Amino acid sequence: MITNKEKNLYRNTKQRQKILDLLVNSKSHPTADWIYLKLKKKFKNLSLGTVYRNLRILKETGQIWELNFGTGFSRFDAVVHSHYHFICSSCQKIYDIKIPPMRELDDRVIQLTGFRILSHRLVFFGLCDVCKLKKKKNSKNVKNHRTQYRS
Amino acid sequence: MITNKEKNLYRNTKQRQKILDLLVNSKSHPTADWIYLKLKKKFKNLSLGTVYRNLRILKETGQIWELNFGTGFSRFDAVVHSHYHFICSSCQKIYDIKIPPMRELDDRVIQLTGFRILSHRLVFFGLCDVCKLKKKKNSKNVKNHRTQYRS
DNA sequence: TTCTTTATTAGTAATCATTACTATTATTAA
DNA sequence: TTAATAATAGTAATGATTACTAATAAAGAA
Repeated sequence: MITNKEKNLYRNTKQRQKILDLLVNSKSHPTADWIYLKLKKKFKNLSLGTVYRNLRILKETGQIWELNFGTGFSRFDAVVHSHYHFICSSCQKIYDIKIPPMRELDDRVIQLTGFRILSHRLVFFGLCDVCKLKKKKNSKNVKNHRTQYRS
Repeated sequence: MITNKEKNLYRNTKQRQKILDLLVNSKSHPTADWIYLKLKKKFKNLSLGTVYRNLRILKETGQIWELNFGTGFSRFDAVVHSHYHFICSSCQKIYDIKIPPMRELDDRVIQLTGFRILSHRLVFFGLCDVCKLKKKKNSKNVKNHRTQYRS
């Protein structure tokens, strides 16, 4: 069966364009509901389902990546070349880590297991500069809880 | 406020013991609902909420780890020393990768960013031995879909 | 431009993993 | 044995995401 992707029959909707725009011009690895809230200002009738559907299509066409760090919700990234991430355990902000992809890690596991290794995912955890300073000042620990409309 | 954990006031229920037993004697990184189904045979009135609550407690007391690979559900592991994982992209099976923790990766990111790096998570993707062979035999690609009661 | 086709949308309902709530039960220490 | 209260079973709620559907709007053809 020939898919839409293969037939290149995707249509260029204003909504899809703006969602991609937002991701290209963002470094904060937005969530679906953050994008929804942001674009709701321009598209008064925007539906959250539309955001999710377009994120899926953009992902399927290789224009964005879906990032999931086991938090219960996905983040999206228009940087689609292999790179690593850092998550601040205090403020939960996500940073791109600009060290070149380490293929030698794959090689090591290939030697060890004999499996065919295609890729790996590497995420660092710790405290970013801002939160490192806050900790020093002995500030109170603010507990995170699940909330809609995260950036 | 003094927590139960600090007061050491957890009670030793049959359910909690069995859940830990199951995890200690398993290499398949079970999900909550797999554990639930398995133990339902012994505890006819077992509740899924009980499984989740005990998994949380076992995690909080450091007896197990919660693993989340961004699949929408968690897996649990009684191996609580730092190690890496491999996920077969075809059969979704998870393997422990027995290479020693690479603290030098943390050091590299510390030098690059100045952040305080506390840990990292490294997951490899590819094809396990079984699925590698299947691919060679040009077998049909079976699409995965969300189902309850996964192992 | 107008017409036709159909991908896409908004709106809403459903799904699924997980958490919250509550009356009852069972563990633990006195 | 008893009193205190963690833990349980059962059920309802939550939150992210997906599915469904009638109406709308791209995009190519006429």
